[in-house]
Amino acid sequence: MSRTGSRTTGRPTLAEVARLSGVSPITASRALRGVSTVAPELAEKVAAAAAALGYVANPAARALASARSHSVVVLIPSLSNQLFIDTLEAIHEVMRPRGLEVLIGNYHYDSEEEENLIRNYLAYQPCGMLLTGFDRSDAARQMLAASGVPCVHMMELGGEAGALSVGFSQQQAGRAAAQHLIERGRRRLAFIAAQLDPRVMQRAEGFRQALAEAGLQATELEMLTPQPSSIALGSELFSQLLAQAPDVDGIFFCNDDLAQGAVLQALRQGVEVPRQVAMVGFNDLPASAHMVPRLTSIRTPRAAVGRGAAQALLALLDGKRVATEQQDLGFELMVRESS
Amino acid sequence: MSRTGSRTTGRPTLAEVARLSGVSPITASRALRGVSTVAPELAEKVAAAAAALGYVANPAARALASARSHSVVVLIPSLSNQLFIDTLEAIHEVMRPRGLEVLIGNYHYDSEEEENLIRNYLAYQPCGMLLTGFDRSDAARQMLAASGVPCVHMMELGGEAGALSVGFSQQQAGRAAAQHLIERGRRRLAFIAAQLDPRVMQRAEGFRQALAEAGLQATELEMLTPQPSSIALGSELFSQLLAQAPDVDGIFFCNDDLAQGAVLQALRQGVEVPRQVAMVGFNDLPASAHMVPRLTSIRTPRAAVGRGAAQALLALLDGKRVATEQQDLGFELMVRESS
DNA sequence: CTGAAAGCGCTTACAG
DNA sequence: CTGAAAGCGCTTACAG
Repeated sequence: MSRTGSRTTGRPTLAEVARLSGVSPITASRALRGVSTVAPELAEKVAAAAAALGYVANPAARALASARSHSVVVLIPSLSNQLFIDTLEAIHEVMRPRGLEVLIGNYHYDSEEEENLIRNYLAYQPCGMLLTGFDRSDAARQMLAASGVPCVHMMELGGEAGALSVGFSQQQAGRAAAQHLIERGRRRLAFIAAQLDPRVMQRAEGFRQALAEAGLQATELEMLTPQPSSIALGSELFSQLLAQAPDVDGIFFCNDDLAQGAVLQALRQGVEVPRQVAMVGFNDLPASAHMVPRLTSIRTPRAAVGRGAAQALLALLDGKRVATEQQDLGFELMVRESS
Repeated sequence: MSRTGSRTTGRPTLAEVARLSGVSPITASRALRGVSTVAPELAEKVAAAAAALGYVANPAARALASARSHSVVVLIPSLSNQLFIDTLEAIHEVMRPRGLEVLIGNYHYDSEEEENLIRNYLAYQPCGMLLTGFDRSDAARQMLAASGVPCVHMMELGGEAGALSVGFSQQQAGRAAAQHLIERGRRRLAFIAAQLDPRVMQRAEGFRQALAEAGLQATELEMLTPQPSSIALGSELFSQLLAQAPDVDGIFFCNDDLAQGAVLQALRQGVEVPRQVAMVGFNDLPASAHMVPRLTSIRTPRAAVGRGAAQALLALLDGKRVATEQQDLGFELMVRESS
């Protein structure tokens, strides 16, 4: 029963498939991969033999021989934000049917960890990489460039010339949130944010612009903390804000979990939402529409971003030129009861 | 710039490391892996050369030569339940520092999909597999057995003789929820469940047992649906239950998202929780402690399960005999305001 | 403790 | 459209 020391896997090999179908291994390989033109009758025989043997190609051998794996690496900053789970699922849905393996790297919003992940994953000779945003260390950037592995950036738009991105304008989204609150007649507007990753800061920028354009004090009521975003933190920050600025009448949260915590805390403290203070969240996570009151939020196209980025990468692998460098998928303000 | 057709990766190889450090490739390989006894001075030279070149071993070549990869496959039924995210994170935390890659397979609670994932992942020659529960197709079971890949089962206890598992008694947990409601003086008890995977049904069994032992009607107020669990569904099922059985005074939910939906719906309908109806959830997801009222829930050791399963697998790979076949990590009833 | 030889299971590049 | 040869970058098994 011990498998130590064995050199073979015991699994059927391409050579066996070839033997059983009466062709050479190369022809079997071509038939199985569907490349070149193999005579239809031979291709059928090979397929039948492979099926009969239960043959599944050895990815390691394949990667070694071709200097290219069938793996796609996806780098995300967090798994605890439902946002990225939805993106990941969409990526899988596109990649799996194409026989591509998805390697997930979570760098926990840590630039050094991202760099290490890139270094290690590059050794896997991935056929492509899906990255979150554009903000990474110079070393990471250089490794990626030197590797020649095709990359698509997710969530943000922009980046260096030639960089492919699928996402939406984070800044416009922050702007839209502020404009909505202003249209609702709110004047003492606060921004509550955690994590403070580059995308959060872009939203902050949009929020500030809208306030400035409306002639409002732009940064007085900002509560920014690098702590991870959570419901608990949202409750806490809301209480603090209210104690410091009892006249606040509108709040934009950089993520829905913060807004959910705040709306629940308001309920607990007897603060009427939206009468006394209106609230707008971000991402429109599943729970938000069920809060009391139901949360207004900006719905982000996270599944579409995953799908779009995966498809753009596939197009790249197929040698197609990607028409649009920056694919803007937009966002949608979901107005509900909290504003 | 075109990478098509290239056979080499352009990355430094073991041969280059060996040349630079003045030893043979085999010695370099051994030094880098830390196996056998390599003279300390040679090992140092090799390490220095590898660092200087930025050498990272080619996993494909390694897997091909040893008939064993450094990948561990984790199969989970869902990514949309925060439960499994926590487990996954804990697994990563144990495996990554050991240089093991974690391949995640989500089978969406679909037995056939799980079987396909197993078939494909076995081709990667994983050094181990982490599986969720024991319920899978005969074909899947046979493939796993034939492969000889060491497996550890997560979340449930039990399974065939010799099967390793790390989890807790789902049945006891269901029992504990019922007993708590009974102790609180509740007599018209309902069970609301979705998904209906094997673990949910084990909780149902424990719940029924406790009711029967207390001389209560055990299954009259059950609402079971195979739909995926969600907050929206919880709201809906709660409304339905209340319409059908206005005298219900206690509810156990098979997952916290259902309970969260119910508690929010109760708030909306003006149903007093727990005065009119007490509620107990399951898993103690992050939002539960912040609901209004704060939800009583059964906290499950999901991170500890991931950690324990990963460590058990590592012990197995190191050739250690795992002492306990079934590692029971227990659960904890978190009593809050809703019961 | 160290190494020369062989081989893992594929695909590339070159012929025909 | 098909194939014989070589090789990808490692590790195993066997010597010494």
